Amino acid sequence: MKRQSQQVNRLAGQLREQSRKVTGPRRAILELLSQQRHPVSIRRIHGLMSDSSCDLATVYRSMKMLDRLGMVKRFDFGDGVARYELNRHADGGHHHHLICTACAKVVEIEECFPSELEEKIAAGNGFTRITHKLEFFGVCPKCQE
Amino acid sequence: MKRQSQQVNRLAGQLREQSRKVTGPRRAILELLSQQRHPVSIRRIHGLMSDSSCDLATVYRSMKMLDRLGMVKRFDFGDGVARYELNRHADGGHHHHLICTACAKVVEIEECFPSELEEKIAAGNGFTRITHKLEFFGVCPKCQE
DNA sequence: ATATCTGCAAATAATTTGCAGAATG
DNA sequence: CATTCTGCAAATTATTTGCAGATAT
Repeated sequence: MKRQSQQVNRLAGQLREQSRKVTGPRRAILELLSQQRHPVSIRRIHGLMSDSSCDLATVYRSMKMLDRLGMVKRFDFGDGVARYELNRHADGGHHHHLICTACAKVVEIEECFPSELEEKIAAGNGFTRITHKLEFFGVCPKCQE
Repeated sequence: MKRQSQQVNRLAGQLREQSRKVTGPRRAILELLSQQRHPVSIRRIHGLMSDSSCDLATVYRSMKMLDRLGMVKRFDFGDGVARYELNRHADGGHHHHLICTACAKVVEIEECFPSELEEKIAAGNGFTRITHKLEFFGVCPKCQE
């Protein structure tokens, strides 16, 4: 009855490779993240964790660790609450979101900031290892009446 | 000796028009913001305020109010601290930042997300009143040794 | 006058941390 | 068995709020 997704096992392997232990709480968090379609807040992750939920501090520690290892990506939707999403593709899976300012609905956006322009910005200012954070905000169809 | 910039007086006028009162703390905050070149955190605003500094809560309240009135713009640099900047041009003055992940140096960026692409995203998802938040991160020249 | 502020202190909320005992590799 | 977790409780940090007195218009 504990059919864990293949993805979670792969992620667990990644943890071991980094000499991190695969514990109950971490398995649960990864399992849960793999079922989410959009970034989730830590409070929500903790709330969604089944009965045997772990301590909130453990979730905070786990997410920070997963972020350091590049296994999750952190997003800021501008409301002072960090949200995380599994980093599906090892490489990037880089994408952005469109958030409804009325109902907080989230839509994943594939369009991205033009890389040539980004490179131009980096070069123009002598910066290296440049990345960006980009989120869109607007009013969704349902909230437009 | 209290040569207040013309800009502050203009802003004060905007406040009165909105039936907001022009008080000492608010004057000081506006004066201070008009001298900043980059977004400043509330703690910093409070710290920079001269001797007769006001209560931290007052700064929080003022910034929230100024934001609602569109007189300042709020930025999130991803570290859980809100930063504000005077909205110079009534219309937009819309711009972004490039932040050094090592020393936190900030550079103002004029390049922006292509509006045609943004419109396409809005239309494609049925969203209206679309805007975006975009910040760049990288390593500045000095931190590259 | 009167509506709008401000200081102060206490309340929330998000996130972090120390520590001793528990679980993993 | 050694290292890496976890729970728990307490500490931090950011931000908000109630209230009574102060101030701008």
